[in-house]
Amino acid sequence: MRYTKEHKQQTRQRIITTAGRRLKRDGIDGSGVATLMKDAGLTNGTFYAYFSSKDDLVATAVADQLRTQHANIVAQAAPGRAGLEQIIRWYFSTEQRDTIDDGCPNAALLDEIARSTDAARQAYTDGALVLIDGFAARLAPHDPPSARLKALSLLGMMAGTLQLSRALTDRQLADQLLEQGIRNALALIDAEQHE
Amino acid sequence: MRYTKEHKQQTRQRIITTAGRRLKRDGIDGSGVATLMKDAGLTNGTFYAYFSSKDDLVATAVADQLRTQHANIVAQAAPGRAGLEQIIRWYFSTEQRDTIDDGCPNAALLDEIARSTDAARQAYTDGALVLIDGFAARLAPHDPPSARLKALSLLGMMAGTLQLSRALTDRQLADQLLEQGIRNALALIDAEQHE
DNA sequence: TGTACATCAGTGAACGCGCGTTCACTGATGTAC
DNA sequence: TGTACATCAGTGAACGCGCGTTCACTGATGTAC
Repeated sequence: MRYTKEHKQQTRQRIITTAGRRLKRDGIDGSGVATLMKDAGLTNGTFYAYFSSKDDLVATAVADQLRTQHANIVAQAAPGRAGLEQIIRWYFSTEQRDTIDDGCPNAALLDEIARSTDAARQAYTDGALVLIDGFAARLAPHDPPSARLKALSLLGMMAGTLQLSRALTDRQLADQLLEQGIRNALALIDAEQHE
Repeated sequence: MRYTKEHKQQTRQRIITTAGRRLKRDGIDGSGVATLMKDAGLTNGTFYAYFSSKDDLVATAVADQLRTQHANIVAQAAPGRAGLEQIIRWYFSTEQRDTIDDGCPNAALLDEIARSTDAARQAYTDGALVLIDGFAARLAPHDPPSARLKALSLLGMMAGTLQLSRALTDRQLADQLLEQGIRNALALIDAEQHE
């Protein structure tokens, strides 16, 4: 059962998954190839049998993180407004804020992605669009495309608020900000569209 | 006029200012000490005559960036709602988005600050609180403290939306997001408080 | 006023270390006969 | 079925380079007499 296609595929997926966690925890520039491979139980030498460069892994891991978030959080949520509220309450929970490596890749990596190569930004864009389609389908079940922009702005607002809550040293204020985030997000999804 | 207190103070300030720009452009982990000093027209060797460590400069530069943003943008804005609208329209302009080294330090550095040392996070927290006091004074002129949380959430929302607009590879969508950001921010400041 | 000396901002080379990447090699597994 | 060979996932040392930090030194400026 060694060196079959499935085995190599599994190893590749393991690298991508553990890299996603490490990148969120230590940042892109803060995570070295040797560490990323060690996290997957391998040595640095075999890295290039799986990816053509660190950039390649970063782009792949970002795409994987967003796909996973869509599958585990967004697609699992109830349809309609109820599902959005579920997502928002999970997002602004102290648990999500305090477990960065299990948490939202947008909040963990967004400013570094903005500085990244085109490949990483493209992978991010594609993944984010899938996420917000899930939002839009719940914002406007009968006409999802009409709610895409609002969904996109909701994602930006959620990520920035979470980052800010993580950056503040005043824990109490950081917690209150999460509660305010819930209020603002709910107000946004309940607001009339008038573009 | 050389080696006076004023001269050394000026040089220190020059390092802090150019470092602020470089950190926003290349990130904290992406900016080396030699580069930061070269930006100020000096060599790496004299760095430790000004700062005790790179962390020390980072914390100092973050504080300086926020102080400058407060002085140049927030304090300059008109009082009341009109000033807030000015700030919001500047913030979501394509110019601000596209000139990262002259732009908002929150958007450029927030997720890296969340991963930083306590000193940097504390410097950031102090600076952010000054900024949001400027917001709160315009949100609720007769009772600014009552609007602090709303002001803080506005900052998070603005920073996250700007980061997202910078990360997307679809320029048209990124531009539309800025417009949506203006609408959302104005809706937030005009909303009734009910906490 | 002129000269000798003290001060200190700034230089540039070096420290050990980890970076991304390359490559000769190992050894367990699968295949051929 | 047993043996010889091919495959290839994975190792680990090495490449040149830039990192944060240290330090002996330079040389222009300011001070003392």
